[in-house]
Amino acid sequence: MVGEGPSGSYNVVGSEHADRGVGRHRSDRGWAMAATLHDVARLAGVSIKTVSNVINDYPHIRPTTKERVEAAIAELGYTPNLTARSLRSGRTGSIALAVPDLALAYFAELAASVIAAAEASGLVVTIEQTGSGGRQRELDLLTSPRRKMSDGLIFSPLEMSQDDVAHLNVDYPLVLLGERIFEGPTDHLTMRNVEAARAATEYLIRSGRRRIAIVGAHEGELIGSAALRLQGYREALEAHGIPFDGRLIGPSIEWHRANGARSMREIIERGADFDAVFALNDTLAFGAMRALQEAGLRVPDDVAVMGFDDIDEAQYSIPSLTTVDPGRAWIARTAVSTVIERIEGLDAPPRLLLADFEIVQRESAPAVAR
Amino acid sequence: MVGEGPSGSYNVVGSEHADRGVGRHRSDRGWAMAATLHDVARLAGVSIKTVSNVINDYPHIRPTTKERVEAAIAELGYTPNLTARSLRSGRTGSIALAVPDLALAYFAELAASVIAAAEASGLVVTIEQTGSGGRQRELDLLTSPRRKMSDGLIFSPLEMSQDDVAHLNVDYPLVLLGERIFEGPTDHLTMRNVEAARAATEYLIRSGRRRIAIVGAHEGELIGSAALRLQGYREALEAHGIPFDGRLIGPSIEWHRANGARSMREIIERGADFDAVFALNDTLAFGAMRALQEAGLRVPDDVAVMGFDDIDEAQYSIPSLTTVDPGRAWIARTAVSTVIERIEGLDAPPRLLLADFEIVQRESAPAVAR
DNA sequence: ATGAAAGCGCTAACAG
DNA sequence: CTGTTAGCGCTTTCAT
Repeated sequence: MVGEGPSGSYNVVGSEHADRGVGRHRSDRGWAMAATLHDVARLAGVSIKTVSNVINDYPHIRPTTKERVEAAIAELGYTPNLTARSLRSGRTGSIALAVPDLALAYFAELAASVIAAAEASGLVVTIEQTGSGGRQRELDLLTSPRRKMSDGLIFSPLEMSQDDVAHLNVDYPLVLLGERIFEGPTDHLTMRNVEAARAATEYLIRSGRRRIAIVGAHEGELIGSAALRLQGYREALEAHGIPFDGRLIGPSIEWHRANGARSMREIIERGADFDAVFALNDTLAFGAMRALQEAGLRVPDDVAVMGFDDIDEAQYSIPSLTTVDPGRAWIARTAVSTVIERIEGLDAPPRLLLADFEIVQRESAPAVAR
Repeated sequence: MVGEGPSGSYNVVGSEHADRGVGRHRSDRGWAMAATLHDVARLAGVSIKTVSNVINDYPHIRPTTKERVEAAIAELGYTPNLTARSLRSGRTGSIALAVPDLALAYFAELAASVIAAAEASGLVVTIEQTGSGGRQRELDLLTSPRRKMSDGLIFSPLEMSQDDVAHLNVDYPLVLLGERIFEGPTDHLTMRNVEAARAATEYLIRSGRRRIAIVGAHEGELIGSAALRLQGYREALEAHGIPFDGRLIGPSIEWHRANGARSMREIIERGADFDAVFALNDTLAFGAMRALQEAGLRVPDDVAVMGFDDIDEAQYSIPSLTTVDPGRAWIARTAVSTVIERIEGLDAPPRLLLADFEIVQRESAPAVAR
C-alpha cells in the first residue's frame, strides 16, 4: 500500500499517478489531493489570477500564456474545486427536488425529466424523499440546513395543508408542485385536476357508462389531488344528471397498486353495480384491473377503466390504459426554468402556472359505446 | 397576486424580514442573507469559536453561555452554511449516484433505496442520468468537476467495457455497479447473473418447458447483463441436453417495454415454435406478454414467461410475473455503506461483492408442469 | 472555558 | 494583459 513511486515519492491507496514535486500536494488520508489553482499557477509560472482567467474564458489573454496554462492544467489533471467556487459565488450549481417516493412511477418519471432539464442548464439535482415521514417531515425539509447546499428547491408535498402556507415563506427560491396549498408566497405549478377529472368522467359517460366507480378517494379531505379529482367527477355526474352513489366510492389513502386492488375488491364485494372505474391515478388503475380480472370481470367489455397520470407503463399494460396526461413533462421543464429565474434574481409576484391536460385514449376505455 | 396577507403584510417573492441592525446583513439581490457565525457571536456577545463549540456540541461550555448562544441562534434563525463547512472539512455530505435513466423502474427503485440508505447515514444523493449519451458520456462523468461536489460516486455504467477499466482509476471513492467491467481498481457490487439466469432457465425446464425463447439478447456482446444472462441460459440448456436454437433468440439493445413487444413479435412472426419466454428483464417481459396476448397466445397456458429484476410492478401485472429477484435492495444498502467506508478512509484492496438471488414464483410461470 | 487567527480554493476588485 | 490581495463562512490549532 505505501510504496515508492517512479520519482521516489509516496504512493498510497491503489496505484496513483506520479507526484511531480512541483505539482500536487497530498492529504494525510489516502487520496492524493487534487491540484489547486495555485499548483497550476506555479507550474505554468504565472499568477493564480491568470489561471483563473484562462479557466473562465476571460477574453484578453496572450495566446502563449494561455497555452502554457492549459498545458499545466492538463499535466496536473486540474479540475476546479466547486465547493470553493460555491462558497465564493454563493451558488452551488445544484437544485434540490423533494418528492414523496422515487419508487412511485409518477415521481420517478418527473424526477427523470427534472434532472434532464436541469442538466441542460448546467445544474445537478439532489433528490430527497419525504416518504412516510408525514407533515412534520415535510416542514423540516423546508428549513433543513441542507437547503444551503442547493440554490433552490422544487417541492412536491403530500401531507402539508393550506394551514401550513406560512411555512412556505422561506428565504431561498422555492417552486411548489401539486395541489396541497394554494395562494402561497411562492411560484406554484399544478395541473388542472378538477377540469381533467371532469373531462375524464365525461369521456366515460359519453362512451355509454353510467355507473362509474372511483378508486383511491380520500374521504373527508378537502384539498389535494384526491379531493379535486373527486370534485371533477361529481361535477361531471351532476352535469349529466347522474346521481352520486357513495357505494361506488373506494377509499384509499395510499396510491400503490396494492391499494388499488384492495379498494376495487371492496367495491366488488360490497355488491355494487358498476360499468366503469375511474382510478385517481394510473398505479391504482393497474391494481384495480388486477382485482377486476380476479373477479372475472373483463376490461373493457364489462368494466371500462380510466386512469390519471399517463405514466410510461400505461401504454404497455394489458389492456393498455386510457388515462389523463396531466402535463407532467411540461411541469418538469417549467419547474426548472421557474426556479432558475428566481435563482437569477427575478423579482416578481408569486405565479400560479397551470399545465394543460389531455385524455389519452387506449384499450381500457374505448371512446365508443359498447 | 401581490396581495395583503392575513396580518396585512405583503406577500411577495423577495420580500424580506425585518433587518435588526445587529443581526443579519443583506445581499444586493433580493434575498436576505443568512446569518453567519459572526452575527450570532456578536448578538450573543461571545466569540465565534464559542458559537462553533455550541453548534458542534463541544462538551465544556458554561451553561449560561450556551443558553445565550442558543437564544441568539434562534433569534437570527441561524443555520450553518454547509458550503463553507464543506470547503473547510473537505466533505460535502453528499454522494452521487449515476444511472442510465430514472424512468426505468429498476433504476428508480434502486435510487429510492440508495437515497433512503444514504439518508440514514446523514448523506444526500445527487443523481445523474447518463441516458443515451453513450460511452463517452459515461467516461466524462467520471472526470467531471462535479465529482468534487460529492464525497463519492456510485456508478452503474451501461456502455463502458472492459477496455475502459483504466478509466476507473479515479482519485475519489468510487463504487461500481453492474457487469460491464470486472477486475477494476474499485469496489464492485454485482449480481450473480450467470447463476441466476441458469436457475431461471432450469426452473422453466423443470416446469416442463423445452422450447424457451429469449427476449432482449445483445448479439455478439461478450460482457454486460445480456451476455451473462444468455450464458446462464445456454448452460442450463446444455445441462439438460436441450439444443440451442438461434431462431428462439430475440435481440434488443434497449430494454424498454416497446422493445420487448417488438422482439417477441419478431420471434412469433418468424414462425418459431416455443412454449416459454425468458425475458432478460421484467420490463421486456411486460412488453413480451403484451405481444403474446396480441398474437392470441395465453400466458402461462400456451407460453410461460420469466422475467429478471423483480421490480415492484411484477407483483401486480396481469398475469403477475415470475421473475428473478437479483438482490437489488441489498445492493443499494451495500453500495452506500461501501462508499462510506472508502470516504472514511478504509484502505483495503478492491472488493467484489455479490448479491444473492432468488426465483420469485408467480402466475406467468407456475412451478408445476401443465 | 473562551478568544485570536490561520486558511480551505476560489473569484473579483484593484493595481500595475 | 497580468499580479496582489481580500474575503466567502467555517473549523481548528494555539493561546489564554
